[in-house]
Amino acid sequence: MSDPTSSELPNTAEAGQLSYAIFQLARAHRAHAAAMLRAMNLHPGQELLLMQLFDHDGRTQAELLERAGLDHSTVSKSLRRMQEAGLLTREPASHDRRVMVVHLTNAGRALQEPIADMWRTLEQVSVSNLTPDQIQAFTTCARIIEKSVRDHSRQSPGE
Amino acid sequence: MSDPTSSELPNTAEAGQLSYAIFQLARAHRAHAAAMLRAMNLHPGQELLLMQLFDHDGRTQAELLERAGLDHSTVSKSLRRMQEAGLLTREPASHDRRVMVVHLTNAGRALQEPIADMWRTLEQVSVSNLTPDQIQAFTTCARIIEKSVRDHSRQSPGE
DNA sequence: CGCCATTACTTGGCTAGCCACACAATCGGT
DNA sequence: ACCGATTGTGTGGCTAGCCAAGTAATGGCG
Repeated sequence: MSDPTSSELPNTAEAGQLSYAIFQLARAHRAHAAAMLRAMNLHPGQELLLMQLFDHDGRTQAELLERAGLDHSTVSKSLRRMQEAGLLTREPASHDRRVMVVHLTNAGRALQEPIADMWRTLEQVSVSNLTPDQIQAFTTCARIIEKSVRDHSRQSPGE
Repeated sequence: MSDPTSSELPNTAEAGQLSYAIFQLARAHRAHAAAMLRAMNLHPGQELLLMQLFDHDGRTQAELLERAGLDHSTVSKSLRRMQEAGLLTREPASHDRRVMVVHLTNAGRALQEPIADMWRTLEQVSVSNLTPDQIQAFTTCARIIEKSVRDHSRQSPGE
């Protein structure tokens, strides 16, 4: 059966051991999260917006997209679908009618615990074969790498 | 300007520090890769299939999708677009006419070095603020986590 | 006061990626 | 030799996500 989708490093990525590992890890991680989200009738990415609303209900669309780090159009469409699914409501703000204020419905709020459970499960599975020291070191490094990449992206976005 | 899309951990992900860090890191990482791929007229994901062909030209579609870890439909459509872009050719195998054998064109082969450069750049940026020990430890942990997640996904796909 | 730049959001168009279904070729058992 | 199961691929339909262009409301400047 030759275990499926195991990470065999292509020669072309020989010089990108760490980067390729991130790539493969993210794939597996996201697939696992997607499976759990499906069980609660959510699509990957929607949980990020909901989590921002759990933290502070009644945010504007602009606040949501900045905090989630997504494009306006992505957020606009995603919110519309979640509204149609009955998870939230969108209303123009009274003081500025361009702004759309987003509120959770009861159905939306009901997903807070399931989503928190998903993260707990994901975390538990992820760290299951690591020592506490490794967990700490890995998380720290992940944030350092993220910052490095982000900073570099800002300097030379084209390449 | 309150640095954009910096990883502020939502309360709902409080119990998923490491998982959320992977999530954010993958986003930044992928965005940076996507920008570089755009510069060579590629879409994210296409480089994975091309790299498999760089390693061994003339693979079948089934080999490509297993090695890249993608759905058959994704590969089918992606290959069609790359064929239309003149990067590769697809022909039915003589011994089994279900099988599609994929070959690189000169235009496709010409992308090998640019893609290798992309990985080198990505790696260089990623590790720029890490010590060699950290790089090694991080890569090792990433693979361990990937394996843990994959193994667990196989046992309980629904949750 | 009026016009223009800015801001907030929407829409259209594209690809990635998944699932589900459909189809054709091959293989296997009887 | 035939019929069913398997395998390899294609298609349709959905959402995520991006970019680019368009619309509407606000704010600022002359």
